[in-house]
Amino acid sequence: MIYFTRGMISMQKQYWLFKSEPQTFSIQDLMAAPHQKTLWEGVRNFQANRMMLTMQVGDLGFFYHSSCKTPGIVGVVRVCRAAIPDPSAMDPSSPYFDQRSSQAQPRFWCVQVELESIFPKIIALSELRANPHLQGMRLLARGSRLSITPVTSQEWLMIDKMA
DNA sequence: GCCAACGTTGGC
DNA sequence: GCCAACGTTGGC
Repeated sequence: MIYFTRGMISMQKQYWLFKSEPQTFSIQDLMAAPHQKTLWEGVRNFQANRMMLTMQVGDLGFFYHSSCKTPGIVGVVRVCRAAIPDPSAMDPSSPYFDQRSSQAQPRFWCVQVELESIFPKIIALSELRANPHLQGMRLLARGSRLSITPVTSQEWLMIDKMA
């Protein structure tokens, strides 16, 4: 799928998966947030964090609930603001505070996302694992712990059909 | 630049 | 709560 930004540059839309522990921030919390938007703060793994730098406004992501009774995908978010320095890294009162971050030299970034949809029922991790078309999915890779992973367009369409 | 120790993630 | 897997730190 091709789309246009700023009237000039055409780019491929990218797809992502955002993990969150529902006890910390659930998709219901996002629904209740002002304008149903949130900064995706607190990602402190460099590999995962760097992915936010490559995100573009309009990119779509699955919202994944982790570390809970039934881990799985619960809905879709849309990137509505490109990466900015993660304010929580510069906030001493935040649990995500990072001593080595500064405005001049940010180490961590965050995009803003808005709620796109909540699935009528969760697509459980076990269902994803059981789907032969998703065997190569980054989320399912052995030992995968990244809180943000890329999703291919084929995987996106397949999972969207499962919803 | 290696690598052991340590901390964290996250499914089960 | 266990534990495998992985990332980060810091001594050398």
